[in-house]
Amino acid sequence: MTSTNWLSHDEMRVWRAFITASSAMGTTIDAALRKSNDITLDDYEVLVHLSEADDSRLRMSDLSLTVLHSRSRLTQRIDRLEKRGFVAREKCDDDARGTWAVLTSDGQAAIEDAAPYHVEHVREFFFDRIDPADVPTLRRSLEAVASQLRS
Amino acid sequence: MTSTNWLSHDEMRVWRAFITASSAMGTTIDAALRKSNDITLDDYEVLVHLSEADDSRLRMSDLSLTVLHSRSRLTQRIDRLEKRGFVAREKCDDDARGTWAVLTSDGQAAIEDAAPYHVEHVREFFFDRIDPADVPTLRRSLEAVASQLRS
DNA sequence: GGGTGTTAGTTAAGGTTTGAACTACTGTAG
DNA sequence: CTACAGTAGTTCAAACCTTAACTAACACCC
Repeated sequence: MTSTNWLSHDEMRVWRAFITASSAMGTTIDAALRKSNDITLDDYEVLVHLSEADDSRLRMSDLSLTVLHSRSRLTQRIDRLEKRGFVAREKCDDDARGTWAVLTSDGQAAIEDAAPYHVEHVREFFFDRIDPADVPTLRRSLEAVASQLRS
Repeated sequence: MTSTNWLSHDEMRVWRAFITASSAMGTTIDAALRKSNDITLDDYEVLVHLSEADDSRLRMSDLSLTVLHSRSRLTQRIDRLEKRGFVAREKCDDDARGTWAVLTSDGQAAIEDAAPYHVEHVREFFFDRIDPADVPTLRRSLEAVASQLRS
């Protein structure tokens, strides 16, 4: 490494705010969702992606990519969701290694119950705090950053 | 709850990008820092805040607020950093309940080693992906969101 | 001085995540 | 058809986080 291109004062503030906002928003929204619907934010994300998929099902590995969970983390999350009856596992016909994670009707109900509360929380803690005029810029930046995912 | 004020398409995209960016950025920067300097991003944050404090020391409870760790989480993190010799604990003179977390010279060295690499990572994965013209807007939004912390 | 409520920090138990190792299957090349 | 590298998913141990309970000290009021 040659000489470092240090962050400017403004960049530093942005970066720190991003770190803080990520952490605070995660815990705040998660706590609110637990309280209102006894569900984790991670659980909610999994259920949402399943509900939006064709036939309410996704392969474990595809799901792990979309929710950014490691394979083993997803295995264990689905274990818990299966135990609660929100998701079921089914073997793949065309690939004997594969497993479908399938949303059950209870899971569908859980997510429909949770959605209005979750949206309330997201408004309260996120959108109500920012200028609507900034939303397009925010979208552009965040999507650019989000588009590089982990391995 | 009455009728729900659902998110617009654009709001939905922002929110999802925020969730994804938070998670991806955290794991990416953390992995890079582990690899280059064998230190966690959380460790780094702790060391930075200590290094910027008067006399390189902070009370446990103040530190727990600034890094957004629960009290017990911080206790355990400081345990690990103490074991590695980066931080030392000292009793408070004026409040017998209190403990200072003090940055050691090894800790100072660790953070000085890590800083250039960390800045590189932050540039590579964050600032290089966004338009510099968007930085002020981003700062405003993120700071507004970050300013509401958890209990 | 003696209660009473609060704050600082740790401990212990249980739950979650990580990372490596493992089983089983697929697909391709010879 | 067989070998072999790669993929899908799970399992296990270690690391980490959360929650509640706990000790000790402060602070205030009487």
